[in-house]
Order: sequence, then C-alpha cells, then structure tokens
Amino acid sequence: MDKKGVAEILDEIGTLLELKGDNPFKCRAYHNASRIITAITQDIKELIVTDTLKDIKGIGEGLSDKITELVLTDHLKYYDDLKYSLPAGLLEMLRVQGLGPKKVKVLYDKLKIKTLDQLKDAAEQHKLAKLEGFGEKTEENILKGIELVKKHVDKYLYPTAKIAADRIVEVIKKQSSIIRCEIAGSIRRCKEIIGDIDILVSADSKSGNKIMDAFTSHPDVDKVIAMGDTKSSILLKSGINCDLRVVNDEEFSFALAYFTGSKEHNIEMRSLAKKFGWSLNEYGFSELGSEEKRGKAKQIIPCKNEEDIYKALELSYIPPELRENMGEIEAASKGTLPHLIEEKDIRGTFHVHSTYSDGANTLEELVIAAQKLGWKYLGIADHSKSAAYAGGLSEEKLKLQLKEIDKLNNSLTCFRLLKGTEVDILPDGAVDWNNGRRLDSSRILERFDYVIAAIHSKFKMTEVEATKRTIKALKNKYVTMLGHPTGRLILERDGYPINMIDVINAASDYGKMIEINSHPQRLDLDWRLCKYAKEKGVKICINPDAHNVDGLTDISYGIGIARKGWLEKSDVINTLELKELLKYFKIRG
DNA sequence: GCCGTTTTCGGCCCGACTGTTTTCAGTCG
Repeated sequence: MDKKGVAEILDEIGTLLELKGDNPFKCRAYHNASRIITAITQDIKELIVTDTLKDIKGIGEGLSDKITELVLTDHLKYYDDLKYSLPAGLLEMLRVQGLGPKKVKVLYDKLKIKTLDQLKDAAEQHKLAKLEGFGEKTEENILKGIELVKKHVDKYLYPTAKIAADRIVEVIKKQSSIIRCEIAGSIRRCKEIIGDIDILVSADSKSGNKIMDAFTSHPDVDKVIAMGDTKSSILLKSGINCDLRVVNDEEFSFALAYFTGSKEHNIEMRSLAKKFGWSLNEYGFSELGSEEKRGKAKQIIPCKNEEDIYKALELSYIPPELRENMGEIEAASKGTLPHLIEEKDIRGTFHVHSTYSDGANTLEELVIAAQKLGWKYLGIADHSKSAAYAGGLSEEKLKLQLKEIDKLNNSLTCFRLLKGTEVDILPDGAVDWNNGRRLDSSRILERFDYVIAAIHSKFKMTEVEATKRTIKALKNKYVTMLGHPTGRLILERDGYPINMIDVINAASDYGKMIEINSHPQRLDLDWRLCKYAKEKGVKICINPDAHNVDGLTDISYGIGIARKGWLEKSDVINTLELKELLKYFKIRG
C-alpha cells in the first residue's frame, strides 16, 4: 500500500476511535500520524526497510508497527476489527454540520441510527428531540445539515474562495468603525483547496453589531448560520461557509495569527510559549498557570503585528504560507527560513494562448497587457496541430504566427515575445506535431524557443500507463517543460492519474521543468510536490495558462502555491532576466 | 498513542457559540 492509502486509513482509525468514545489524545495521535505520512517525501517502503519510521516525530512504536503491516500486507487487522465493529454510515453522518462523534454515538446507541437516510427519517418523525442533549432546534439543524451534505461539495479551489472572500471584505471595509481587516485561514496560507473563508477585523469596541449586520446582509449570503457579538457565520450562495470575527485592535495580531492557523502550527506555537512560561491564545500572551488569568487575560507582551509575536518566541517571522508545522518553526528558530518568491520577482510567463488557437486576444494585445504588468517577456504557447478541439495550429498558420512574432519583436524595445508551443502528449508518449502522422516532428519543434508538453486526451489510462506516457514525453529532447500536471489531485474534477514523484524524479534526471498551472479552474501542482521538486533541483515555471489578457494576472495564484511550497526566486524560471533564460531555452533569432 | 533538559508517568491548546440546560457538554475552528 502506498502513502496515500496509509494516511487515509490512519485518519479513519482516528475518527472511528472518536465514534467509539476512545481517549481523545489517542484519536489525535492517529489523525496526526495521517498528516505526517501525507507530508513525507521519502519512499515509505525505504523507511520500513531501514527501520527509521519511528524516528519521525509523532510516529512511535505502535504506529510504526501498524504502518509497516499496512504497507507490506495491504491490510491491518486492528483497522479491520475496528471498522467492522461500527456501521459504515456513521462516518457519513459526521459530515452533517453540528454532528460530532459524541452525538453520532448517542444516535447509534439509543436509536440504532446507522445511515444518513435513517437519520433523516428519525428527524422528520421527531424522534431525535426526545433524546437527552438533543432538542427541537438540533433536530431542525440536522435536517438542514443533511440537505447541505447532499447539495454541496464542501471544498473549493483557492482562486474561487479567494474571489468570494474579496467580495465580502470589500463591503466590510466600508464600515467606518473598522481599524484593520484581513482574510485569515487557509486562504491566507494559500492552500490549493479551501474549506471555508475566515475574515478577521479589529474595530472600535461596541461597533460589533453594526459590522455583523453588514456581514450577514451581504448580497452573496444564502443563510445566516450563527450571529454573536464577536463571531458570526454565514453560508454563501456559492455554498462556501464564511466566518467573521471581531476583536479590538490590541488583540488583532494575536487573533490574526490564531485564525490564520494552521491548527497544527498553532498547537506548536502554544507549546513553545509554554516553555517560556506563557500561555498564548487569540488575545495575547498571559502568565501561565493562573486560572483567573485565562481567557482575556492582561497581555504581558503587547504585539503590534505578527512579527512581534514570533520575535517574543525568539523566532524569525514565518510567512502564512509556511505555517503548517512542517519544519517552519525549527527553521525560524535557526534563522534558516527561505526567502520566498514574490510577485515583483516575476519577469514574464510562458503558457499563453492567442487568437491563433483558442485565446481571445491578439499577440499585440497580449504584449501591451504584459508590459503593463512590468514584465520583460511573454511566451506564446498555442496548441499543437492534433489539438483540434482547441484550434490547434496548422503548419501554415504556425508560419504566419512565427512571422508575426518576429515582426513584433523588431518593433519592441526592452520586451520580447518568445516562440513556444503547447504540444499534446499523444497516448503512446510521443509528442505531437504533424497530426499524429508520425512524420518527423523535429523539423517543426526545433523552430521554437521552448516546448510545453501536456496531456489533453485519454484521461482514463491507468496510473502506470499515464505515468509512463508522461515520462516518455519528458525524455524527448525538444520538450522543455511539463504542462498542467497532476490534474487528479485538485478536487478530482478532471485530469489523469499520475505518479508525480516518479515524474519529478524523471524531470530531475532529464533536466526538464514542471509548471504550476495557475489557471483558476485548474490549480494543479500540490505545494508538497513543489517542495519535493525543489529538493530534487527541478525548476518550476508558474504559468497561468492564460486565454486572454485578464488571465495573465492569474499568475498570482501560482505564486501563492509556489510560496507555500517554500520556493525562492531562484527556484522559479519566470524570475530570470531574458539573457539568463538562454541557459534553459534555445532562444532563436 | 506519543513524548521527555520538571522522562518511563502524566500530561497532551484553547475559546466562542449553540442548544440544551439552569451550569454545561458538544461542536467547531
């Protein structure tokens, strides 16, 4: 069994133990181990063979044995026994908002409810309200929750959530009592997939109600879930949950750090604070150990911003993107954090479509838009001939395009259009040009400055086949970089199954690059893979896969993911000046 | 189940909100 399978089972064990009412810390140990296994980049079999699994913090004797059994035999008796001791439907019931393991256990023990449908029936027959700890309101909420589970997928791509969050923030900021307002949570951390939106504001005391009113009456609101003085929760029409918290300005930095998370990062920060003799919460630092000083205790170390909080714990500032408890706190204490890439480092991008294939803007319009962004070059990569679905260029049309690029370049100063192509990787791993007629495509490919190879067909190949196909294309001497990889990873909307570790290893062997496709509909290079690629010395290219001038600014989403993957300026090819690109591209003419 | 410069036992982050209660447990983040 592979890492992903092991992680899923460990997580499920944690949840099953919760349903059984087992020791909560034991449950957490399993959830924690699941995260750890997901994050490791080493080969898990290797860790077993070398008996180094239990050297990883959070994996002890017991978990090491269970993981070993899973990897080597594909089974775990402990898990099987646990699983068969409870009905499968209980896990689904946990997805209902407001239902946790304790309540699900009561429903199962007292009413023998085993599935979501049985739960719905029981609620409709008002059987739930009679249970201890339940009431009419709970019953109503459960019914609404079941509806939501059935209606909404509860995860969204980062750009979708970011756009929705910006719309709310725009309205909140108009309130005169607001001092500071920030998006927190996983959006601030630039996770590829977002569960909900967290917004934090600081304001004059007693203006909470007015702000909450503005928030809950936003035109995007579908339903108000909760509304208090300091915290409110809404459901947007798009299905995304959005929370707003109001604090006073002295608390803002602490609250921002707290609500930015991640949870795991916060836990580590609190543990660290304890070693200094302090307790850390969303209101500030307080003296440890005194009951009456808990909660909104007097702040013993005022912090104007997040930098001050990290400084108090003798850490350098940790950017939100790195706050996953994946070694950033240790690096911050040693002063070895990376200098993350920034938007201003970008000099251009390479995966842009024009009116020659399926883009909406002409070459000239694209040049003007790129120059406005302060870029120094722009790579045009229209589709290759076999991509008939996307207006793939014929050889005649290609000739015209290359000629137009030459002409534009002659008229441009301090800016350069690059000649690229997005070439289809055919099912057998060959790269297209010549419409699959298998004529010698090198005659055409050698005319480009660079070649992006990407899969656009036969998405249902097995992982082994698709990986083989991708690696074969990477081996092709004309191919410069792999375009939109790992489509399966992000919400499994489309794309193909592929072993990205193998692909990155191949890219490393053959000296090829991999793009982060930052198109809002398909952010498809996981930040952990970015981090792995960096370790393997594979250069990353941030490409918005733009189909019009507005699409060029989508590069910001890719930068977010790159930062999250600990990438620095030097890891990203788009930060190079044109003359430095010559080392990687064969720029002609 | 994990961990340890207060180590092999006794901790394990912490607060807001809701709905049920009449002082609190469960859920959520």
